[in-house]
Amino acid sequence: MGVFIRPGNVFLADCPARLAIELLADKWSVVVIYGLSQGPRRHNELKALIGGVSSKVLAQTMRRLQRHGLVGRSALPEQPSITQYELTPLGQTLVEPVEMLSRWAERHGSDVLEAHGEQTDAVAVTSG
Amino acid sequence: MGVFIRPGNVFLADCPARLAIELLADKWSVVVIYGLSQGPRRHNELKALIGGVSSKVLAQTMRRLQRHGLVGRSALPEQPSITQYELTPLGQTLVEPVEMLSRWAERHGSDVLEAHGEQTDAVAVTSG
DNA sequence: CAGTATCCTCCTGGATACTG
DNA sequence: CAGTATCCAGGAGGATACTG
Repeated sequence: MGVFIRPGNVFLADCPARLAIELLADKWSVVVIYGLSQGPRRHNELKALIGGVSSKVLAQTMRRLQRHGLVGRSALPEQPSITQYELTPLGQTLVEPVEMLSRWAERHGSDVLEAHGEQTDAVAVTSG
Repeated sequence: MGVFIRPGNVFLADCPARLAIELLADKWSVVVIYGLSQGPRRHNELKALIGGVSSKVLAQTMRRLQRHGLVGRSALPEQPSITQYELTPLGQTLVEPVEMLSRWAERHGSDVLEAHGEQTDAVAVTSG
């Protein structure tokens, strides 16, 4: 039996679906979720895995994802401290879409780069 | 036979795959591509379809996607003018990932909203 | 190790008005 | 119809230094 509940769609402003898309529309969220798809990771593991991200921005990103229920965070009150991030069940539902996106990027990234600046309009000429 | 060419991966800074992800990391790109997945659309058709987008920002988004080879643009020199946008073959390769993301958002968007602000760390207590 | 604090810059994106 | 011009605010995100 298929589920046909549609709590809005991405074309409607301010509906949950649209807000969910906007949650992922930043530089790091997709990559972070992809990085967590294999299992829990610590802060510095993620930082080492994800090239170019700073400690500050990574922590920011993690907190946003945590606030929206995609990522869980557990901290051991050790010294030095140990933190673990992992996908929540809700976050797990994103693994498949995010993996598809990432695989697309790895296959077609170079095409996108090469296309840069080469585009021209197809101007149709009026006949007669 | 599978293709195993990997022009970088999304974890590497400044590699094409990462840049491709960043190309989509804005408020409108995913929704626009989803909106074009059924076929060509005119400027005002897209504007009507996509709630909340302004003419300016839509045009901006279309130009960026065009520059990177995901969207083609054809203009008839009519008065009033007629413009058509459609996915390029490269853009078509994004339809499946983008549809997955959108369907995820429509299914789980409300969960993401409800989760907002309810998150707490799972603080493990040291035993002994 | 896992962050914060601070500062700063760029860019996205919204509002409004105008054009061929 | 399909934009552009202009102005503007906010926030993402980078650099650096510091902390428990």
